[in-house]
Amino acid sequence: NTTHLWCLRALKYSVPILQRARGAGERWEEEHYEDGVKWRFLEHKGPLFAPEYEPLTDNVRFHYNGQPMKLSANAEEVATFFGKMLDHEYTTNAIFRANFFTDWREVMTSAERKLITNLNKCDFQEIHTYFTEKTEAKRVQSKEVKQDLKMEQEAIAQEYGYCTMDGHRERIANYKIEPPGLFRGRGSHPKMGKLKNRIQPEDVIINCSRDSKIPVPPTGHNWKEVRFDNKVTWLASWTENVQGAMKYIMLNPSSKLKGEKDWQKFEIARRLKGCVDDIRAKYSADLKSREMKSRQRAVALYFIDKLALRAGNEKEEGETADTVGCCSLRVEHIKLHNKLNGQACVVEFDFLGKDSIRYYNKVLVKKQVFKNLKHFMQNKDPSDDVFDRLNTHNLNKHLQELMEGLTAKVFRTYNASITLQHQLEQLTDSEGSEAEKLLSYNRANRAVAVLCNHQRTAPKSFDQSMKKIQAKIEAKKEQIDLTKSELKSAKMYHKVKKDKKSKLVVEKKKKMVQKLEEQLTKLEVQATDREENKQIALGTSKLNYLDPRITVAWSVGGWVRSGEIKWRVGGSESKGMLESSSWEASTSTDTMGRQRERDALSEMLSFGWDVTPRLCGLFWRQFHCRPLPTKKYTGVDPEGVVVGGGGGG
DNA sequence: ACTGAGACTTGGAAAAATGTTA
DNA sequence: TAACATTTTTCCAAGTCTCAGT
Repeated sequence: NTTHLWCLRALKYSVPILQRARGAGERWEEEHYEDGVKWRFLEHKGPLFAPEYEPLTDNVRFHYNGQPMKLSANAEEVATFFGKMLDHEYTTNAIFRANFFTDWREVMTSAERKLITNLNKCDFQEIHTYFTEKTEAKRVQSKEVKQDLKMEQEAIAQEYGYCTMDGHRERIANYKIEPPGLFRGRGSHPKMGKLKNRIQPEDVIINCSRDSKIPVPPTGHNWKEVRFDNKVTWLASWTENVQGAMKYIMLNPSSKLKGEKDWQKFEIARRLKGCVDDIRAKYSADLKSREMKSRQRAVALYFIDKLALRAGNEKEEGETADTVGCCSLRVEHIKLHNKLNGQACVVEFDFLGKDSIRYYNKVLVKKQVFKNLKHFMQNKDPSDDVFDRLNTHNLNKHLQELMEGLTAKVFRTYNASITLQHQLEQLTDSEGSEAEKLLSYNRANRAVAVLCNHQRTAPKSFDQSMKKIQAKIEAKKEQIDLTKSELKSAKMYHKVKKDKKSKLVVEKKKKMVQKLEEQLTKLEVQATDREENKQIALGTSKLNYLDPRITVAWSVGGWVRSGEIKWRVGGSESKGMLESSSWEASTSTDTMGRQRERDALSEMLSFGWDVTPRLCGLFWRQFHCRPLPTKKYTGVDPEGVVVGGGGGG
């Protein structure tokens, strides 16, 4: 495929959508609920529970101390959780093993518990092999069987995967209750390997409206509770046993509810654009405040704004992996360099952030920030908080006073989106080829991902795939050389012959060289893109931080229509195009801006961009209308919400 | 003012789907 | 068409932030 411009995926059947989007009567305005009310009517079927455990047949044996042994159903089920994971690194981790073993022994019969006292003497190999083979058998099933299975899944999704909210049929994001298994915490999580219990209907709270068809619990069971709370958005909830956290069943991003919330988020970020200069001036002044609390807050804000750090709530010690954000930074996470590589006032950060992703950065900071930090860190132990007078609560309270709706994370959203816009302006060459433009977009996206520290582990076949594309490039070069020499001899031949036929050959070869050279640049650009993206994850920023309207504005600004990616040329070929439709310039009340955005989206759709759930969300936010179904996607509901294909794990 | 439960967004890994190649 | 590569989607953990209760 050609592009992963996230909200611009190509699809062939979208013209009706365009027409509908343009049809004035197709939009509907809806009343806005007051004061925390999220809906008026909510009806659903309740969650789908995990399939019951199927005991192993006698030929699949667990061994203890070399001896085969039949386990009780409960113990066996938990053993399979571990056995399935045998080739995962988790199963070699001491904490994982210890937690697993403790919890496993708890579900054993007393006889089993008495016998099985050492995990090292447990042999799960047959269990592992059994499940590997099962997966393989599934993989090689005939097309027909696979198709049938898919249809079955689809039927279930139709029944459980949708709800009715205020007259709209909405897709549910996670209608399946999480199956039992072993908890996989990230980083060095003290609870990794613990048993995640099977959730029963008796654990589940149902939320719906009083006048709806109340979901019926599975036969022989009851719900924990049925409530009618329209101040929350969830349909069902339960408490998970490992961390004691709540889990929720909620709507898909394509829903009105989620889409509008998402839109609001970007509106708040755009409001910040309007006052960020004042806020920066304020915290810059506060760097010299007499009050310690204000000074710490100012430095923290400086980092949150400049480095897009997360707020950093306090965490319960020993319950989770040891990670920090801005407010929870400790002395050991920061090194101060009076001078580093000829630069004065450099702060070196090294800490584990969300998901235990390492944040490492050397940053040139304002003198006053540096001075303050030195002061904050004086006479403290490495494990002491840098900002001992500060927490996310009072930080956000302060921000709330500066701008309504402002919290620490808004800075991340704002800085991410404005960075995308500025990078697009800087990097895009309107004369460039389609592939080059795509590279520009990805580079702009990459700049955001770097800012937000969105990293991934390089795909395991990365080097190989890199080599492959290099080989392709070499092959293409050779082909070009060959064609060029062919062209040369064709020219010579034509010089002698001077007839029409030989001239035609020359022209043909010329064209071929040109075509090959285009292909070569495309490959080279692709290789660059891939290399630069080795350890960068673009998904999160695309999905959560980049206002889609920026991409729309950029794409409509004048790009090339060719091949499968179709960009618009013309209208405005001048460089000013981005300014006129820029993110910061347009506001929700700006009808011209709104109209332009609408046109842009229509434009996208008329070119055949794919309608993904998120794009449906965009539609809701922007136009209060729904795209029509497309053929590519299965499971289309009566309102025409596109629900997306299968997939996932 | 403080606290923790609750609700909702954000995050990378892994699985499934899809595309490409031998 | 099988095997491999890449893209898309699911999964569920881990954050942020609010709000109710004290």
